[in-house]
Amino acid sequence: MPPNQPGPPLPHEREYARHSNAWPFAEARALEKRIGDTVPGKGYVLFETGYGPSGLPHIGTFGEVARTSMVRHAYSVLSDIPTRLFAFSDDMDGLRKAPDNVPNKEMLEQHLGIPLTAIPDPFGTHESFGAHNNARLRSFLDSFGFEYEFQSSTECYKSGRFDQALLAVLKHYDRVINVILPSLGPERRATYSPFLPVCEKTGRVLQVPVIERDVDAGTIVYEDEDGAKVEVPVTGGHCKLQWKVDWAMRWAALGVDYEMSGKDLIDSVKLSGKICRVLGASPPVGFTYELFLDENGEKISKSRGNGLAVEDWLKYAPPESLSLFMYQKPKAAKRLFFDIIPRYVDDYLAHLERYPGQEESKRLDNPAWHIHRGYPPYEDAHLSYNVLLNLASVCHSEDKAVLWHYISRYRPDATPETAPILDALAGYAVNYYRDFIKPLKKYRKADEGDKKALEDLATTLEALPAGADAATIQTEVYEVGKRHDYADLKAWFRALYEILLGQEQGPRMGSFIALYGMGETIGLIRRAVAGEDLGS
RNA sequence: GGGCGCGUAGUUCAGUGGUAGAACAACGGACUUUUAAUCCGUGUGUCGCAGGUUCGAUCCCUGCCGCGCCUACCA
Repeated sequence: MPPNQPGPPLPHEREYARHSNAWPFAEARALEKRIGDTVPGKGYVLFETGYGPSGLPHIGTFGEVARTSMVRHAYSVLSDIPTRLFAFSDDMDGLRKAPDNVPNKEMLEQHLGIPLTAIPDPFGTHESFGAHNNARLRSFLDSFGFEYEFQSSTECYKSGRFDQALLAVLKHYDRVINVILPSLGPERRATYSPFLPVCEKTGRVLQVPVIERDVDAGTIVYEDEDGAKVEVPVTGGHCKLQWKVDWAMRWAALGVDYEMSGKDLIDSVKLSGKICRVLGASPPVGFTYELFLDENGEKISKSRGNGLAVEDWLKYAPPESLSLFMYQKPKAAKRLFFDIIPRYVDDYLAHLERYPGQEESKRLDNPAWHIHRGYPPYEDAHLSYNVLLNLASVCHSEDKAVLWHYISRYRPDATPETAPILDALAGYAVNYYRDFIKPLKKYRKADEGDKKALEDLATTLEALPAGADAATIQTEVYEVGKRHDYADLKAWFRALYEILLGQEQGPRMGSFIALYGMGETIGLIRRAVAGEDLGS
């Protein structure tokens, strides 16, 4: 989240942080135990998040960075040792299959197996496909104001930054593969190599057997796809490492101290941890978060498209509400679908509202503290999001200003200037109305009886003095209804809602007309009388 | 086979080692010459089951039952 205006300082933060039950503090304390009191040799404590750039950033990417940032901030309360966060992109991975949601799929399919950073950008805007997706990742993360440092796998390999660790893998080759082999089936076991040479002829990342290795020279000999024996250095980007070894080597080379990952990677974390130790380093403190489920409790899969996109959430709710979702119970498999959004918005508002009145020790357990990096804004939201959603659907308007007329009735003390959060929520509510309520509206055509009554209503309204109040209008609407042929007044009002607003229920007509505008209402009525389709 | 999570009010879910909470739904009432909204009020829930630790467990530990997910080829 973007930085807020600082609230009052919390003088005893560190003391309370030692005892807070909030999970980011529990994590930070585990990390503190690993680090101790002395600054690590590299000069900082390193957090890492991973990103596979064959796809675009998604809600899980957001979750991992948001949660890691929360732990990082919690740690910074406990310790004065500087921290850094690497957003690491596995952009040297060979392309496994062309994604469906990108152009030039045919072109991509000709580059299967080639590192993402060596494939032309199908969008034509960057120097490679990997670079394009890396840029998308960065602008995605930047849009939330995350503090991080981008790191490219390709760069690390090619620049020699990984060389020492790569040579260590070569040196401990047997011990490394002995960690991996027991986890493999017999067929794969026969051909497995932690080194995946990048073929000089085809550019592809090869999965081929390694025949010889020369620790002193730092090279391996492999059998190429055409049967030729080729010797290459393991350093300098000539070889990439197979996934689990890659992760371990990276931990060792960069000195990663903390990295979280999804439940699906539990076994990988274990194996990579062992390999990391073989390489002489200790694996980072880890945290396993649960995967998200869809509305029906089924797993979210990109191919089925049953997930919820970040953009969908942000269209209807502030980013802080999504942060709250990520904060709450990271170890529980939560259902992630559209209907939960309003509740998270209102929960977020409740936490925000509760914050200023809380004792300092309790404030560190308040999600708002973690979402806002220790400085939640002091602001009264005045109204819940659910009330605003109701208001938006009832007042029949895509105009935030009209919504504000209604809001002023409830909270005369609030204006868009003094209540920016409320103002933003009104905007989200309007989006919600436009996308979910409005399409469901079904306008009934006025029949002859309706038309007579409606025309009567229009003339009656015209006769009213300018600035007539809601009660006066309400009385007139009521009187018009009595003059016409409706079973009861309930039927008259329902007719108004169905014909004018496209819904079975609606606001009190007097208030509605006063706020919607006398002229506008008369116009609306005349259009209905003329038989126009108000739904268009 | 290995691993993880969940099981709290009709529903969706919070929650904490010390009388159990919210939202929605439901019900009752107020107000409004309609409805909705709004306002007030209403919950005796075996906190999955059984043990254990504790002065005290919904919360910690163990076992069990139910549901679900991940993983075993690739990253």
